[in-house]
Amino acid sequence: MNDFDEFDAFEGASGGGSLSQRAMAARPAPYLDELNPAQRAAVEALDGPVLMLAGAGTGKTKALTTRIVHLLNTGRAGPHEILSVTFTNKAAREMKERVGRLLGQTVEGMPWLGTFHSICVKLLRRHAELVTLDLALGAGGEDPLAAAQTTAQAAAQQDDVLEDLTGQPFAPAAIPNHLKSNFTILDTDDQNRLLKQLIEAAGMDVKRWPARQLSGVIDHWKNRAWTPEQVPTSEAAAFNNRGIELYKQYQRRLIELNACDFGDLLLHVVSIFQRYPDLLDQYRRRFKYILVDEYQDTNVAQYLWLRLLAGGHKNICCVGDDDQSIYGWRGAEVGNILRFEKDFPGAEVIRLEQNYRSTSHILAAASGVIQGNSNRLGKTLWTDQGDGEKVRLIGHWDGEEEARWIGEEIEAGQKGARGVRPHGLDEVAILVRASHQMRAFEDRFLTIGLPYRVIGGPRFYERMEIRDAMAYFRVVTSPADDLAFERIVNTPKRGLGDKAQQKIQMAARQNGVPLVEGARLLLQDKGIGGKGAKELALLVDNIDRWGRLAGDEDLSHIELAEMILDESGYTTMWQNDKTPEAPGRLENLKELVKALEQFENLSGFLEHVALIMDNDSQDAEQKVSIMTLHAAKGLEFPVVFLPGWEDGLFPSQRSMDENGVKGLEEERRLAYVGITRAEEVCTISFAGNRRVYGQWQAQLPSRFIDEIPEEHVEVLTGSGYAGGGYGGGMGMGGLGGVASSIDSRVADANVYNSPGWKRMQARSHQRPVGQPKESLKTVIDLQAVSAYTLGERVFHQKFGYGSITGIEGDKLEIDFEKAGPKKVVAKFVTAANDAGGDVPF
DNA sequence: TATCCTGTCCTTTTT
DNA sequence: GGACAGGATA
Repeated sequence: MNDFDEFDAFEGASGGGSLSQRAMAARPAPYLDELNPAQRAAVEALDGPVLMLAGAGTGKTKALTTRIVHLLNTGRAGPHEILSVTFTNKAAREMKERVGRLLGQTVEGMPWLGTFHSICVKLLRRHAELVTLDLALGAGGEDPLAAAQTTAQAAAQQDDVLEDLTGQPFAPAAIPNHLKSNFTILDTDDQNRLLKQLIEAAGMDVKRWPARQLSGVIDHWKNRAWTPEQVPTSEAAAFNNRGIELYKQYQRRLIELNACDFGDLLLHVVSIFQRYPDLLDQYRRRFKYILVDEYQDTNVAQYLWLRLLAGGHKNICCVGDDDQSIYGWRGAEVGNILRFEKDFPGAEVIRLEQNYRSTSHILAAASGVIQGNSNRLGKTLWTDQGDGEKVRLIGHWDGEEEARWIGEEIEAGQKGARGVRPHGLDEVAILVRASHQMRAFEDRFLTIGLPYRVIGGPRFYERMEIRDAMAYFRVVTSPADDLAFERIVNTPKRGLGDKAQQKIQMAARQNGVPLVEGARLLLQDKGIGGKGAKELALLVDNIDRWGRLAGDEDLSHIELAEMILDESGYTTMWQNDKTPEAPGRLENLKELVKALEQFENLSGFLEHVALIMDNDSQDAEQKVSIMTLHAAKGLEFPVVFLPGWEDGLFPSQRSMDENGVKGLEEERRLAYVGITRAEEVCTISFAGNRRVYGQWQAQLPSRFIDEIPEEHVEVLTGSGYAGGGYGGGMGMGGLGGVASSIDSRVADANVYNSPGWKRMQARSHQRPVGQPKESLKTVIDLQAVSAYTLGERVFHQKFGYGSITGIEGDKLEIDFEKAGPKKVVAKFVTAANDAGGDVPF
């Protein structure tokens, strides 16, 4: 079954023979002339391990794609002999396009250019039968990473990893319990429902021990390439001491269901390669050259996967940037890239340092920040793009004010302001740390009618109605898909509640059949009556009928899909729904059916959807982009706003609490990613007050702000905005307040250079409660802090008058007459009698 | 079985 | 503050 001839035939079917090695060999290579020396070195170092350290905006994709072309062109490998892995479908698509463009033809013939997951699916479909229960549970395992690392030390060994693993004879057919090649891929939703069932079955309180938490634990283990047997004892306490046991049960259920979750796709392939060295060897010979994009994002399982495949020839080229490793929280190991030279002795390390994206002020600002991290491989980015604008920094009163200001800046920027060329809305991005920050911008932009688009967020295929519809399709194409059946059995409502569903479950379990069959038996035995019985009978009949129609030549899968959605009553359900979302959901269903057009049948579509959660809605209108910093990686914009640079928000408190210095460093890399997205104008801002979980909280500027070298920063006072436009009350107190506190530190350069966060704290305690200087600026400056006494009546720009009920460092607890009790930073409060000229709003 | 209320949680997210 | 899930209620 693993016959290689068949495998080749399989390849040939998808491949354009036009790219054959012979045809390409010894052609001139004009594309090399378009590279800078470092890029060219990276492209020409074809054999042996290569680490391409590509800083932000240094033309990494160009180097990578040219390398592929060069491999083909020199006849080193055919298109089907290059394994080229990315993390996202988008990156894979872009690479395909660019390789195609360089070659001047399509690259149909590169079957192994794709995401880790899609390539693993391809492999697993071919070798599903090797995934036995035994393999899935990982019996006899030691920690595969430990094994790999020990062998890494004896690095000269040829087939290192394999020598530590006991191969077992190929006898999959003898074991009935294994995956079949038509296995389904579960998404997080399915996963959680399944886990919940298991948790309940284990007699645990689902409320105290939520499925989401368990799935997090299991994912974490899978990311580390631990099968249940390999989970180290140090993890035994996980999930109320039941984690490992539940993991085992979960894997068992998945095999029973003929299903994999995302983690399994990698884990199973790694297990297969480890257990069947002969098979691995075939693939090692097959994939003559391996290229990996975003290597800093690989987790342990991916790392092992790569090590196994590259173990023979070691022709592996990893591209990445340790400074842009921002996915540690989902299992990525920066260590993988830091360790590359140890893993692959003799590796050539090539640094791409010429940045083609940003002006030098922006680049210098980013470099200044990232230098705060230890444990870097180190790169020095440079550019000949000219100095450009300094990074602009501005403080605001609160989050809404920040959003308002940014809105105005964008509008002004369209016309061109401050000597900067006019920018269209498409050229502007707002990058936030956490998605809840987006709200202030959406609110504001809706009021002023500024078009925006939110990138990221709930994906099309994750929407409830889409998942329901797809569950119907799944039940039709594979009736044994119990999770899909459970999802739709009572959607729309068919009078089949918990009790009825339990009966179905019982019937199915007793007879060892899938739920649909269980339902059929239940009906035959008259184990269920009334309305429910009638409805269930109808549903089961429908599923049968749709299933038959799926094989009907005369009915297109699109018509079938429409039929399923209509006859099941699903469309009607939403038509009758009066909630405001209903029309949108119907719209989405239509879009879903439209998406079917690109596929030959329903199962082809389902396969695609399982792996491709793309949400690239392209529309023509010019819009400002709003997204998280994570979502922005790999993108670039002429104008970038980076709001919310406040300690606790960014860097995120949680990140620091849970992961200490490691967490902080990842946050810093995020800051680096953020700044380096900007081509021409980069504006960082922070607010003095922010509502967190409904509570007003005083915020201090992010420590990262102080890490930007002063000479690359221009501090905006916002004076043009504070005075004009709105209420006198807002004037100095609001915007001016924070801005002027920055002002003061700019006036005093030494102060700016010191770690501002500490300084602010120190200051608030040290400075004597001095005599207020003449301007309001002083009143709102930091030193006023301990001037207050309990019970004192004070005035606050936003909340009005109140009395102090508590003092805690530089924060005051104040019971406001109108706004109620709040915690406020002292600098934003004045003694009530001092507030003289201020106009309460 | 449907609906309302109450308690809990609360970065980042691809596949 | 608000989304969401689960339990209590009609």
